[in-house]
Amino acid sequence: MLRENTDLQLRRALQSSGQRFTEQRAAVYRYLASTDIHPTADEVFLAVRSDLDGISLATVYKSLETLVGCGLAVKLSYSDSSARYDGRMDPHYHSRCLACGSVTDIPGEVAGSEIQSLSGKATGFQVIGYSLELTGYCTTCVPEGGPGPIHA
Amino acid sequence: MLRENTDLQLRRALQSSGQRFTEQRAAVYRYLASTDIHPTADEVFLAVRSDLDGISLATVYKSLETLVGCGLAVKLSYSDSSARYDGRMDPHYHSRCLACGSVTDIPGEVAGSEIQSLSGKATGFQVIGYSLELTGYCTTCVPEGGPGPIHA
DNA sequence: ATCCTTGCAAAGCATTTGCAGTCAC
DNA sequence: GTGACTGCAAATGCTTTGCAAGGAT
Repeated sequence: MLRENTDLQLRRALQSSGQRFTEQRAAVYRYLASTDIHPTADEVFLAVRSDLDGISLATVYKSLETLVGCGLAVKLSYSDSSARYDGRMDPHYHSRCLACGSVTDIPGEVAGSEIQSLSGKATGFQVIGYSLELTGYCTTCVPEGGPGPIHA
Repeated sequence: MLRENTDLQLRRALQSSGQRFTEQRAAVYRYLASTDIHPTADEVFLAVRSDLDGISLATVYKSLETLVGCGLAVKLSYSDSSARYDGRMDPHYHSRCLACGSVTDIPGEVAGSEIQSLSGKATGFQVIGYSLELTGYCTTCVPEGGPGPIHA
Protein backbone atom coordinates (compact mmCIF):
# COMPACT_ATOMS: atom_id res chain seq x y z
CA MET A 1 0.00 0.00 0.00
CA LEU A 2 1.20 3.53 -0.78
CA ARG A 3 2.60 5.51 2.08
CA GLU A 4 0.07 8.32 1.63
CA ASN A 5 -2.76 5.83 1.96
CA THR A 6 -1.58 4.21 5.17
CA ASP A 7 -0.91 7.62 6.67
CA LEU A 8 -4.38 8.84 5.74
CA GLN A 9 -5.98 5.71 7.08
CA LEU A 10 -4.11 6.12 10.33
CA ARG A 11 -4.98 9.80 10.58
CA ARG A 12 -8.68 9.03 10.19
CA ALA A 13 -8.64 6.18 12.69
CA LEU A 14 -6.85 8.33 15.25
CA GLN A 15 -9.12 11.31 14.72
CA SER A 16 -12.28 9.28 15.17
CA SER A 17 -11.05 8.15 18.56
CA GLY A 18 -9.82 11.59 19.59
CA GLN A 19 -6.11 10.90 19.31
CA ARG A 20 -3.33 12.71 17.49
CA PHE A 21 -1.37 11.84 14.40
CA THR A 22 2.36 11.68 15.09
CA GLU A 23 5.43 10.67 13.12
CA GLN A 24 6.13 7.88 15.59
CA ARG A 25 2.71 6.30 15.22
CA ALA A 26 2.89 6.71 11.45
CA ALA A 27 6.28 5.00 11.28
CA VAL A 28 5.09 2.11 13.42
CA TYR A 29 1.92 1.65 11.42
CA ARG A 30 3.71 1.97 8.09
CA TYR A 31 6.11 -0.78 9.07
CA LEU A 32 3.40 -3.01 10.51
CA ALA A 33 1.22 -2.66 7.42
CA SER A 34 4.14 -3.42 5.13
CA THR A 35 5.41 -6.63 6.65
CA ASP A 36 3.98 -10.08 7.18
CA ILE A 37 6.53 -11.34 9.68
CA HIS A 38 4.29 -10.49 12.66
CA PRO A 39 7.05 -8.69 14.50
CA THR A 40 7.51 -8.37 18.25
CA ALA A 41 7.58 -4.90 19.80
CA ASP A 42 11.35 -5.05 19.80
CA GLU A 43 11.50 -5.98 16.13
CA VAL A 44 9.24 -3.07 15.31
CA PHE A 45 11.50 -0.83 17.37
CA LEU A 46 14.62 -1.94 15.49
CA ALA A 47 12.95 -1.60 12.10
CA VAL A 48 11.43 1.79 12.78
CA ARG A 49 14.62 3.20 14.21
CA SER A 50 16.11 3.43 10.73
CA ASP A 51 13.45 5.98 9.81
CA LEU A 52 13.10 7.76 13.11
CA ASP A 53 16.35 7.28 14.95
CA GLY A 54 15.18 9.04 18.10
CA ILE A 55 12.17 6.83 18.78
CA SER A 56 12.12 4.95 22.07
CA LEU A 57 11.00 1.42 22.80
CA ALA A 58 8.37 2.74 25.21
CA THR A 59 6.87 4.81 22.43
CA VAL A 60 6.76 1.79 20.18
CA TYR A 61 4.84 -0.09 22.85
CA LYS A 62 2.46 2.82 23.29
CA SER A 63 1.99 3.22 19.54
CA LEU A 64 1.28 -0.45 19.05
CA GLU A 65 -1.30 -0.37 21.80
CA THR A 66 -2.88 2.67 20.18
CA LEU A 67 -3.09 0.88 16.84
CA VAL A 68 -4.71 -2.13 18.48
CA GLY A 69 -7.19 0.20 20.16
CA CYS A 70 -8.04 1.76 16.79
CA GLY A 71 -8.58 -1.62 15.19
CA LEU A 72 -5.61 -1.15 12.83
CA ALA A 73 -3.59 -3.99 14.30
CA VAL A 74 -4.02 -7.21 16.23
CA LYS A 75 -1.92 -8.41 19.12
CA LEU A 76 -0.94 -12.09 19.15
CA SER A 77 0.20 -13.70 22.37
CA TYR A 78 1.86 -17.03 22.83
CA SER A 79 3.27 -19.00 25.72
CA ASP A 80 6.84 -18.49 24.71
CA SER A 81 8.52 -15.10 24.78
CA SER A 82 6.94 -11.86 23.68
CA ALA A 83 3.78 -10.68 21.94
CA ARG A 84 3.62 -10.26 18.19
CA TYR A 85 1.66 -7.73 16.18
CA ASP A 86 -0.26 -8.13 12.94
CA GLY A 87 -1.08 -5.06 10.86
CA ARG A 88 -2.76 -6.86 7.98
CA MET A 89 -6.48 -6.52 8.38
CA ASP A 90 -7.67 -8.71 5.50
CA PRO A 91 -9.27 -12.04 6.52
CA HIS A 92 -6.64 -14.67 7.20
CA TYR A 93 -5.41 -17.14 9.78
CA HIS A 94 -2.07 -17.97 11.25
CA SER A 95 0.17 -20.99 11.37
CA ARG A 96 2.78 -20.93 14.09
CA CYS A 97 6.01 -22.90 14.09
CA LEU A 98 6.59 -24.83 17.31
CA ALA A 99 10.33 -24.79 16.71
CA CYS A 100 11.24 -21.22 15.77
CA GLY A 101 8.06 -19.43 16.86
CA SER A 102 7.51 -17.73 13.51
CA VAL A 103 3.96 -16.90 12.51
CA THR A 104 2.83 -17.22 8.89
CA ASP A 105 -0.35 -16.05 7.23
CA ILE A 106 -2.91 -18.36 5.66
CA PRO A 107 -5.45 -16.54 3.50
CA GLY A 108 -9.12 -17.46 3.72
CA GLU A 109 -12.04 -17.77 6.06
CA VAL A 110 -13.59 -20.66 7.93
CA ALA A 111 -17.16 -21.44 6.97
CA GLY A 112 -19.48 -19.36 9.12
CA SER A 113 -21.66 -22.38 9.78
CA GLU A 114 -18.88 -23.95 11.83
CA ILE A 115 -18.57 -20.90 13.99
CA GLN A 116 -22.31 -20.57 14.39
CA SER A 117 -22.64 -24.17 15.43
CA LEU A 118 -19.94 -23.61 18.01
CA SER A 119 -21.46 -20.37 19.20
CA GLY A 120 -24.74 -22.18 19.79
CA LYS A 121 -23.02 -24.42 22.32
CA ALA A 122 -21.59 -21.50 24.24
CA THR A 123 -24.75 -20.91 26.19
CA GLY A 124 -25.26 -17.31 27.23
CA PHE A 125 -21.95 -16.25 25.78
CA GLN A 126 -22.13 -13.23 23.50
CA VAL A 127 -19.75 -13.99 20.66
CA ILE A 128 -17.81 -11.04 19.23
CA GLY A 129 -15.11 -12.80 17.28
CA TYR A 130 -13.00 -15.91 17.01
CA SER A 131 -9.51 -16.98 16.16
CA LEU A 132 -8.16 -20.09 14.55
CA GLU A 133 -4.56 -21.09 14.39
CA LEU A 134 -2.57 -24.03 13.11
CA THR A 135 0.49 -25.21 14.96
CA GLY A 136 3.27 -27.31 13.51
CA TYR A 137 6.59 -26.88 11.77
CA CYS A 138 7.46 -24.33 9.13
CA THR A 139 9.38 -25.20 5.97
CA THR A 140 12.78 -24.41 7.46
CA CYS A 141 12.10 -26.19 10.77
CA VAL A 142 10.35 -29.34 9.59
CA PRO A 143 12.26 -32.36 10.99
CA GLU A 144 14.38 -34.09 8.34
CA GLY A 145 13.55 -37.72 9.02
CA GLY A 146 9.79 -37.33 9.19
CA PRO A 147 7.54 -35.81 11.82
CA GLY A 148 8.86 -35.15 15.28
CA PRO A 149 7.09 -35.99 18.54
CA ILE A 150 3.46 -34.89 18.53
CA HIS A 151 2.26 -33.14 21.61
CA ALA A 152 -1.52 -32.85 21.91
CA MET B 1 -12.14 -38.51 38.42
CA LEU B 2 -11.05 -40.47 41.49
CA ARG B 3 -7.87 -39.38 43.17
CA GLU B 4 -6.24 -42.78 42.74
CA ASN B 5 -6.83 -42.62 39.00
CA THR B 6 -5.34 -39.19 38.46
CA ASP B 7 -2.35 -40.14 40.57
CA LEU B 8 -1.82 -43.32 38.61
CA GLN B 9 -2.18 -41.50 35.31
CA LEU B 10 0.37 -38.95 36.43
CA ARG B 11 2.74 -41.62 37.68
CA ARG B 12 2.66 -43.39 34.32
CA ALA B 13 3.12 -40.21 32.33
CA LEU B 14 6.07 -39.18 34.47
CA GLN B 15 7.68 -42.60 34.36
CA SER B 16 7.48 -42.84 30.60
CA SER B 17 9.42 -39.59 30.32
CA GLY B 18 11.95 -40.53 33.01
CA GLN B 19 10.68 -38.17 35.69
CA ARG B 20 9.70 -38.74 39.30
CA PHE B 21 6.35 -38.79 41.02
CA THR B 22 6.17 -36.24 43.84
CA GLU B 23 3.46 -35.02 46.16
CA GLN B 24 3.79 -31.52 44.71
CA ARG B 25 3.23 -32.62 41.14
CA ALA B 26 0.37 -34.85 42.25
CA ALA B 27 -1.34 -32.00 44.08
CA VAL B 28 -0.99 -29.67 41.10
CA TYR B 29 -2.31 -32.24 38.67
CA ARG B 30 -5.15 -33.28 40.97
CA TYR B 31 -6.30 -29.69 41.19
CA LEU B 32 -5.90 -29.00 37.49
CA ALA B 33 -7.82 -32.12 36.51
CA SER B 34 -10.63 -31.31 38.93
CA THR B 35 -11.41 -27.75 37.88
CA ASP B 36 -12.64 -26.09 34.72
CA ILE B 37 -11.77 -22.51 35.62
CA HIS B 38 -8.45 -22.65 33.70
CA PRO B 39 -6.46 -21.23 36.58
CA THR B 40 -3.31 -19.13 36.39
CA ALA B 41 -0.13 -20.40 38.03
CA ASP B 42 -0.89 -18.23 41.01
CA GLU B 43 -4.42 -19.56 41.36
CA VAL B 44 -3.05 -23.10 41.26
CA PHE B 45 -0.55 -22.11 43.93
CA LEU B 46 -3.25 -20.73 46.23
CA ALA B 47 -5.53 -23.73 45.71
CA VAL B 48 -2.82 -26.32 46.20
CA ARG B 49 -1.47 -24.67 49.32
CA SER B 50 -4.44 -25.90 51.33
CA ASP B 51 -3.28 -29.47 50.73
CA LEU B 52 0.46 -28.96 50.77
CA ASP B 53 1.10 -25.85 52.80
CA GLY B 54 4.85 -25.84 52.20
CA ILE B 55 4.72 -25.77 48.41
CA SER B 56 6.38 -22.82 46.70
CA LEU B 57 5.22 -20.83 43.70
CA ALA B 58 8.37 -21.77 41.82
CA THR B 59 7.54 -25.43 42.28
CA VAL B 60 4.03 -24.84 40.97
CA TYR B 61 5.51 -23.26 37.85
CA LYS B 62 7.92 -26.16 37.43
CA SER B 63 5.17 -28.73 38.01
CA LEU B 64 2.85 -27.07 35.50
CA GLU B 65 5.60 -27.04 32.91
CA THR B 66 6.25 -30.71 33.62
CA LEU B 67 2.58 -31.54 33.11
CA VAL B 68 2.54 -29.66 29.82
CA GLY B 69 5.64 -31.57 28.76
CA CYS B 70 3.91 -34.87 29.57
CA GLY B 71 0.83 -33.91 27.60
CA LEU B 72 -1.36 -33.87 30.72
CA ALA B 73 -2.11 -30.16 30.52
CA VAL B 74 -2.25 -27.33 28.02
CA LYS B 75 -0.95 -23.83 28.52
CA LEU B 76 -3.13 -20.97 27.29
CA SER B 77 -1.59 -17.56 26.71
CA TYR B 78 -3.37 -14.29 26.13
CA SER B 79 -2.38 -10.70 25.66
CA ASP B 80 -3.51 -9.59 29.06
CA SER B 81 -1.87 -10.75 32.26
CA SER B 82 -0.72 -14.28 32.94
CA ALA B 83 -0.92 -17.71 31.35
CA ARG B 84 -3.71 -20.12 32.18
CA TYR B 85 -3.59 -23.90 32.36
CA ASP B 86 -6.11 -26.48 31.21
CA GLY B 87 -5.95 -29.98 32.64
CA ARG B 88 -8.99 -31.38 30.82
CA MET B 89 -7.84 -33.41 27.90
CA ASP B 90 -11.17 -34.24 26.25
CA PRO B 91 -11.89 -32.48 22.93
CA HIS B 92 -13.25 -29.00 23.51
CA TYR B 93 -12.74 -25.35 22.68
CA HIS B 94 -12.59 -22.19 24.67
CA SER B 95 -14.56 -18.99 24.82
CA ARG B 96 -12.80 -16.11 26.45
CA CYS B 97 -14.44 -13.08 28.03
CA LEU B 98 -12.98 -9.78 26.83
CA ALA B 99 -14.12 -8.08 30.03
CA CYS B 100 -13.10 -10.34 32.90
CA GLY B 101 -10.65 -12.64 31.10
CA SER B 102 -12.35 -15.85 32.19
CA VAL B 103 -12.08 -18.86 29.93
CA THR B 104 -15.00 -21.27 29.53
CA ASP B 105 -15.13 -24.67 27.87
CA ILE B 106 -17.22 -25.46 24.81
CA PRO B 107 -17.52 -29.18 24.12
CA GLY B 108 -17.18 -30.46 20.59
CA GLU B 109 -14.88 -30.59 17.61
CA VAL B 110 -14.65 -28.60 14.41
CA ALA B 111 -15.22 -30.61 11.25
CA GLY B 112 -11.93 -32.03 10.07
CA SER B 113 -12.68 -30.95 6.51
CA GLU B 114 -12.38 -27.32 7.55
CA ILE B 115 -8.98 -27.88 9.06
CA GLN B 116 -7.81 -29.93 6.10
CA SER B 117 -8.90 -27.24 3.70
CA LEU B 118 -6.97 -24.72 5.73
CA SER B 119 -3.93 -26.95 6.01
CA GLY B 120 -3.85 -27.26 2.24
CA LYS B 121 -3.33 -23.53 1.97
CA ALA B 122 -0.41 -23.54 4.37
CA THR B 123 2.08 -24.59 1.74
CA GLY B 124 4.98 -26.58 3.10
CA PHE B 125 3.80 -26.23 6.66
CA GLN B 126 3.62 -29.48 8.60
CA VAL B 127 0.45 -29.26 10.65
CA ILE B 128 0.56 -30.83 14.11
CA GLY B 129 -2.51 -29.31 15.71
CA TYR B 130 -4.80 -26.33 15.78
CA SER B 131 -6.70 -24.20 18.21
CA LEU B 132 -9.97 -22.36 17.90
CA GLU B 133 -11.30 -19.84 20.35
CA LEU B 134 -14.33 -17.61 20.60
CA THR B 135 -14.01 -14.16 22.10
CA GLY B 136 -16.85 -12.11 23.49
CA TYR B 137 -18.64 -11.51 26.75
CA CYS B 138 -19.54 -14.09 29.36
CA THR B 139 -22.95 -14.20 31.05
CA THR B 140 -21.92 -12.04 33.97
CA CYS B 141 -20.05 -9.49 31.83
CA VAL B 142 -22.44 -9.09 28.90
CA PRO B 143 -23.31 -5.36 28.58
CA GLU B 144 -26.79 -4.54 29.89
CA GLY B 145 -28.12 -2.33 27.09
CA GLY B 146 -27.06 -4.52 24.19
CA PRO B 147 -23.66 -5.30 22.74
CA GLY B 148 -20.70 -3.11 23.60
CA PRO B 149 -18.15 -1.74 21.15
CA ILE B 150 -16.93 -4.38 18.75
CA HIS B 151 -13.22 -4.51 18.16
CA ALA B 152 -12.14 -6.59 15.18
C1' DA C 1 -3.20 27.87 24.50
C1' DT C 2 -4.48 23.29 25.51
C1' DC C 3 -3.51 18.86 26.62
C1' DC C 4 -1.93 14.76 24.11
C1' DT C 5 2.45 12.44 23.13
C1' DT C 6 7.29 11.53 23.58
C1' DG C 7 11.55 9.85 25.71
C1' DC C 8 13.89 8.59 29.57
C1' DA C 9 14.51 5.95 33.54
C1' DA C 10 12.51 3.47 37.02
C1' DA C 11 9.06 0.35 38.43
C1' DG C 12 6.06 -3.74 37.90
C1' DC C 13 4.93 -8.33 37.23
C1' DA C 14 5.02 -13.01 35.61
C1' DT C 15 8.20 -16.39 35.07
C1' DT C 16 12.79 -18.52 35.40
C1' DT C 17 17.08 -19.84 37.50
C1' DG C 18 21.07 -21.05 40.82
C1' DC C 19 21.93 -23.60 44.57
C1' DA C 20 21.97 -26.33 48.88
C1' DG C 21 19.16 -29.50 51.21
C1' DT C 22 15.87 -33.30 50.60
C1' DC C 23 13.56 -37.06 48.62
C1' DA C 24 12.10 -40.70 45.15
C1' DC C 25 13.90 -44.47 43.09
C1' DG D 1 23.50 -44.19 47.05
C1' DT D 2 22.45 -41.37 43.14
C1' DG D 3 20.39 -38.13 40.59
C1' DA D 4 16.14 -35.60 40.33
C1' DC D 5 13.13 -32.30 42.85
C1' DT D 6 12.01 -28.69 46.16
C1' DG D 7 12.09 -24.19 48.26
C1' DC D 8 14.11 -19.98 48.74
C1' DA D 9 15.69 -15.79 46.93
C1' DA D 10 17.68 -13.39 43.39
C1' DA D 11 17.59 -12.58 38.60
C1' DT D 12 15.57 -12.06 34.07
C1' DG D 13 12.93 -10.09 30.47
C1' DC D 14 8.84 -8.07 28.63
C1' DT D 15 5.89 -4.39 29.37
C1' DT D 16 4.09 -0.36 31.78
C1' DT D 17 4.30 4.02 34.14
C1' DG D 18 5.55 8.81 36.10
C1' DC D 19 7.03 12.91 34.73
C1' DA D 20 9.04 16.97 32.44
C1' DA D 21 9.80 18.67 27.82
C1' DG D 22 7.99 18.94 23.24
C1' DG D 23 4.43 18.89 19.64
C1' DA D 24 -0.33 18.53 17.29
C1' DT D 25 -4.63 20.72 16.99
